[in-house]
Amino acid sequence: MATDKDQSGTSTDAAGSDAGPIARIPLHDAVAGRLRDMIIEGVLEPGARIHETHIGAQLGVSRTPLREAIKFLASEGLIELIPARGAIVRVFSKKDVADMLTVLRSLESLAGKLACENGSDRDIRAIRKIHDQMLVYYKQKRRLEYYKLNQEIHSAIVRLADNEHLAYLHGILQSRLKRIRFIGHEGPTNWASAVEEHEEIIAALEARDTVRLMAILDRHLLGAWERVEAII
Amino acid sequence: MATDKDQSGTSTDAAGSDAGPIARIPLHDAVAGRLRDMIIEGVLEPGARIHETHIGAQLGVSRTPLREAIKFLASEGLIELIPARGAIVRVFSKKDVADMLTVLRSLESLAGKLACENGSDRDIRAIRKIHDQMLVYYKQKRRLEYYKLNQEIHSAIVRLADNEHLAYLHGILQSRLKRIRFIGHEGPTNWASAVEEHEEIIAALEARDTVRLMAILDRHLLGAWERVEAII
DNA sequence: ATTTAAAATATTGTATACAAAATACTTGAC
DNA sequence: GTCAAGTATTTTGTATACAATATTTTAAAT
Repeated sequence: MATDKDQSGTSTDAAGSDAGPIARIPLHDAVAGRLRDMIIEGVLEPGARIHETHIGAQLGVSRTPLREAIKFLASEGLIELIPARGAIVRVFSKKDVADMLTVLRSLESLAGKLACENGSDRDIRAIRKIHDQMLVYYKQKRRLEYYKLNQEIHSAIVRLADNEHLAYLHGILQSRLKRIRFIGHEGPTNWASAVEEHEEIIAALEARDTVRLMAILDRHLLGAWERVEAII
Repeated sequence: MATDKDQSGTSTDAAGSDAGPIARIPLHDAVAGRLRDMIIEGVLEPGARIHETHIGAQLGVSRTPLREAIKFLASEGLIELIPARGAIVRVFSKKDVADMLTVLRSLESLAGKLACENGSDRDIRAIRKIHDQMLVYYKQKRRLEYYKLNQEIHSAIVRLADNEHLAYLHGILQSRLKRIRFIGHEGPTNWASAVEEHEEIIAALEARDTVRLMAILDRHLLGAWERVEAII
């Protein structure tokens, strides 16, 4: 929920003639989004202190909304609050990453199961489409775009599960892992096998083969650990 | 992490001669704890607006730390933020509860598996002890105490899994469900079967029978749904 | 009586100001 | 030169003040 809205930051608010009411983003929300981006992109390194006045000046906001954003991200687990000593960007150990992926495997397996049960054919076709586009980026070796669609597919499967709480927890884990994955997205990753697994994932989903989908997702994320282990 | 510290609120800070440094609780932290309690106990009903000045006066704090606490709980999912219109206590539908329990089943199954693998004999004996005490409360029909130890056992198993991120996500779900369970802890719940299942859970854990433990935990939480479904 | 518009009120959003810590620095002694 | 104590500075913690938005009330017109 909070994790994926991302209505601030990088999104370039294409000022088209949307029907709905114009989005009114509270400052603390916008600031939270920017901080998230800064953490993921490594502008704020793990362990770095977040000076309220400094960062506040940099973003052009006062301390009040900045502090509110910090509390929000602290609850999300991206920032650590040290009483009377401010906030630091959370440091994730190797075990942390392994543990996160362990949980993620379980969560995505569940999501896969529910997606098979609840997903409409239309939604599944949409995922296939994202997958096809991802393949194009893969062949063109456009890593950043590939990386983004890769994540998008996983999120899409979770959305298909039609379980808001599952999506929320998944989002938190993804958010925490994003920094690591961002680092990895340019490394000498074993790209080919990941792509192959994705192909299998889509196929299993289309066939609504619950058991197979769960197995592949599980294996895929086990592979993610191997792909990511080296770079930590 | 944020969910279980609970260093504020009800905890009666027994001023003994502990070795460690004395706890210094920031106001926003204490306020967050109190708000959590108020939500769980129904003092703040689902859908109720949280008037900053009003609640602030009631708790004897200014709006600044109160707002920080609200942002924190919003990220936790207990409170919903409506731009320019304040915060309301989140309302959970029947589907919400069902969805949460679906995820919880998956999470606790995983926890059970990891607990079998990682838990020390000592830790398992400690859980057995909590269980025995819970049985005493059960026989005495002391529902509130029973209810608390019940939760404690589940949390303890999760802790045994030695996976901080699993524990965190589990905590969030528990936190969201607490209100529902709090309502239910005095209802005409099928108490007997829950106790029986708990006995099986402990037995499986002691035998380190991973498969059986996972199965029982899963069934136990399915039962929790049935026990809770009626009261919503 | 009902609806609409306008004014008054209350409430949230944001910034600033003050208080209490923690950190950094200076000075002095050994 | 190193360490310690005390002072100065910085930084966080909390409260208040001001601005912008939403809600309610009031009054007028139909």
